[in-house]
Amino acid sequence: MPSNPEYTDKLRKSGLRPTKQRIKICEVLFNTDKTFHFTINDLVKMIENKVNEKISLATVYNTIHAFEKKGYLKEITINSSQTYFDTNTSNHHHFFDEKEKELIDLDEKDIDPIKIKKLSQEKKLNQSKFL
Amino acid sequence: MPSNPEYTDKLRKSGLRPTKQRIKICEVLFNTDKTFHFTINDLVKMIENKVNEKISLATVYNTIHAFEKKGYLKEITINSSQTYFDTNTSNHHHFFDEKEKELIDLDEKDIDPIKIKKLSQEKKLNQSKFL
DNA sequence: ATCCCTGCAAACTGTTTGCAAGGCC
DNA sequence: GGCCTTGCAAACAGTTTGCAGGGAT
Repeated sequence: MPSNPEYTDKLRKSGLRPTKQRIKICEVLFNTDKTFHFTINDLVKMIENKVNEKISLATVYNTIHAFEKKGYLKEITINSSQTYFDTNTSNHHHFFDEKEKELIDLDEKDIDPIKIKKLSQEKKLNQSKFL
Repeated sequence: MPSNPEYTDKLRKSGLRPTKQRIKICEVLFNTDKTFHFTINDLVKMIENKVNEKISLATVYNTIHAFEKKGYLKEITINSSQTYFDTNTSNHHHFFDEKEKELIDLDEKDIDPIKIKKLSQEKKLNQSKFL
């Protein structure tokens, strides 16, 4: 039943059954050379706009979490009532404009390393993951 | 009816009626030389522990927001399902240990300014508030 | 046939709101 | 007395969960 061989393959290879909902979500998220940020709500709207058929909210959540676990998406850590995801899974930073609720990518090379002078050794180890 | 003249005064001066709930919250938050971080939930528990009388959740929220508006508290911006507040209203940074859900203060002087090389002029203006 | 996945509705968490009763000025 | 504040319960938003039916292997 599923179409789009590219995503069918990708899904199967990571142990996820290529259902038509998952393929549809892949098409919305990955059918572009540009990466982008989205909330679950954004995604639901994008799906409704693209195809005239809606996917249950629970399934969208399930799928996004599955994709995140497989490393196809990254959750973005910001202070917001909604959770943001990023199709760019490379190591980079975000600048969150709280007034505009706008998320801006900042390339790793465009920020000098953040130097924290006083932090226990234990915390430093964890911190290295973020820098 | 209200006691504790220090807080009664402080409240009245900022245009807030010194009710016994607000004074109790002041005592829990400000009766110490140390500043600290808390969630609304933490605060409710602290109140229940200190005096054996509980304040309605709605009132706690109201009061905390009133105090924040008056500058007695600062909301802490982190990615967490709960909102954190800080009795330290001075300019400083936080390090959030997501595993331990532990918030650590970082003195302004212990972090080198974060240098962002590529950010539109417009955003830069806003950014200066945070540095 | 088996096991995974979907979709719905209900549940849940943290927070906000409407409103009547009570307290402060 | 008038206005602000409290407290309860209901509402709310985003997210998660339980479970029956449907689809993939």
